Amino acid sequence: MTNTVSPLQPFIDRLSLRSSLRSEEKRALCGMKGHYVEVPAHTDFVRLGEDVDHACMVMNGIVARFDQTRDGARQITAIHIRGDMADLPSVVSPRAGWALQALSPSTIFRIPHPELRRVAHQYPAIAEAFWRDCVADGSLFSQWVVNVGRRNALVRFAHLLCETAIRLEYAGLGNRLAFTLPITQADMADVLGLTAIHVNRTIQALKATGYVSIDRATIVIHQWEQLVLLADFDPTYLLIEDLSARRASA
Amino acid sequence: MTNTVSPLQPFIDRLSLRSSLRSEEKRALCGMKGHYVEVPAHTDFVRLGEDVDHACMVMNGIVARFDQTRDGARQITAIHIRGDMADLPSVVSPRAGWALQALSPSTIFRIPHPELRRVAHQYPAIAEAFWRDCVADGSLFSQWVVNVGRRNALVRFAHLLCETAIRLEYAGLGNRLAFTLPITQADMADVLGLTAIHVNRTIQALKATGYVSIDRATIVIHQWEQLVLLADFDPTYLLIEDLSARRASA
DNA sequence: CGACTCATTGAGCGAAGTCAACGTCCGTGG
DNA sequence: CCACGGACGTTGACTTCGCTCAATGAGTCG
Repeated sequence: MTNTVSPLQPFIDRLSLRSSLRSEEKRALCGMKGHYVEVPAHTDFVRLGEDVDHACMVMNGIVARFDQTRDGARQITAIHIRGDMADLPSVVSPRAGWALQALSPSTIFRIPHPELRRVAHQYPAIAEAFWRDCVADGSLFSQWVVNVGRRNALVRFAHLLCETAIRLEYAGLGNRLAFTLPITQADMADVLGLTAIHVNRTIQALKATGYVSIDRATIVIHQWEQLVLLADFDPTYLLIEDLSARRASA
Repeated sequence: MTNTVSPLQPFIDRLSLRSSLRSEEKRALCGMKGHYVEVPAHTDFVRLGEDVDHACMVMNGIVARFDQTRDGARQITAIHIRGDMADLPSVVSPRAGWALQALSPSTIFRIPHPELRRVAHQYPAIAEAFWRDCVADGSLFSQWVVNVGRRNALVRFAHLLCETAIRLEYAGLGNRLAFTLPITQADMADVLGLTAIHVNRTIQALKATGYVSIDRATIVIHQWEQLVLLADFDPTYLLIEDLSARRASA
């Protein structure tokens, strides 16, 4: 084993946004064994109702957690990016109440539950960090209920952009003002609870404000403050220490 | 102190739906100190952005977790009933990203975080049960995103009824076929992401199916199977062991 | 009896959906 | 090298679900 960066490093960085871990604990996390899986775009790799015995860390690519109605309509309930342990909740609830699909070609690092349980049992601070990350998941869901329930298409899309910008920045994938989001408009529709056609029109409307340029997967935000205002975006719900601190001192 | 039932009993029963606790652990939970607070209907008792140092168990009444948009629209993201620790997540994330309001006159049992942390640290099984309950919270949110994003008013309302019926039954508050839900149509609108007027019309439409009778707060379900079908309701997401087991053996 | 909250109804409107077609890009294979 | 096909994006015409505004019941409490 070389002393280069562990595959788990992005995950540890993610946890560290919300929890303080000592280096001993980080080493324990790094010590977890797992293996890589390559997933092509638009391929499910966890199916609804399955009993899973491992958790999936997103190494690269964009992954969606989704659910479906009986008539086939799909709703994406979470977007996962580098460093996210997409189904960390499965450690305490192994029956998948969700499905996972790669929205862009993705690399997954799969970690058996026993490995995760082992480090959690050995280090209470790790167990708490896992717990806290699941709480953060819930916080994002909850905010998404507000978006879908009470904000119109334009504001909802703007909110998605703000959230994604911040999360990508914290994941070390570009700047909040310029990033790539390689997903189709149909996928965005399933995130936003809209149709693909309306997403298309909403994107045009947002571009018309001049706050943002969107060309294929490339997104450039020209007026961040304005976009935040339009989106009614308050990053507190992301439960990132930095952001809370900034807000508290404001 | 008498040897009668502890105020915490409903909470322990709730945890026991999803986690196995030994009697020693249950005793430890019972030993947590807290105090009662009476909250009148339509009164906030936790405000958005507040730093809380205690968690609120619902003893009686109906409690809503909600969030608001800048223009004042309210979205209820969770309904809490007897036995729910409405803000258990606050134990690991004390800055409230939500507000809590009693929808009907309610009795809250407030437990200081240090008490909860003490038992969680002392008994890893309790920490895991707390974690699992937060995961269940997330699972309900996630399902609610699907409802609001992809189901129309009638189906969405039917889904709410099914979920509520099951949860009230498991909380020991009546039968899934006959229960009371003392909340106004305006509150339901904020749950469903609709207007109160449309809720009213949706209730009439649902009554017209004959599956359900609704009179003020009194709800009687005449055709459960039909309602479940209409609602596209699969209780797996509630993460109640019983229900999962039943489904698995089906 | 008012005053208040909550439920109900009607008429008109608008945001988002549906259906259908066409454009554009890109990989593949004849 | 170009023809074809498939995936994705764009546009227009029309429909519909749910919202807005406004008014009217119905129940309750001081």
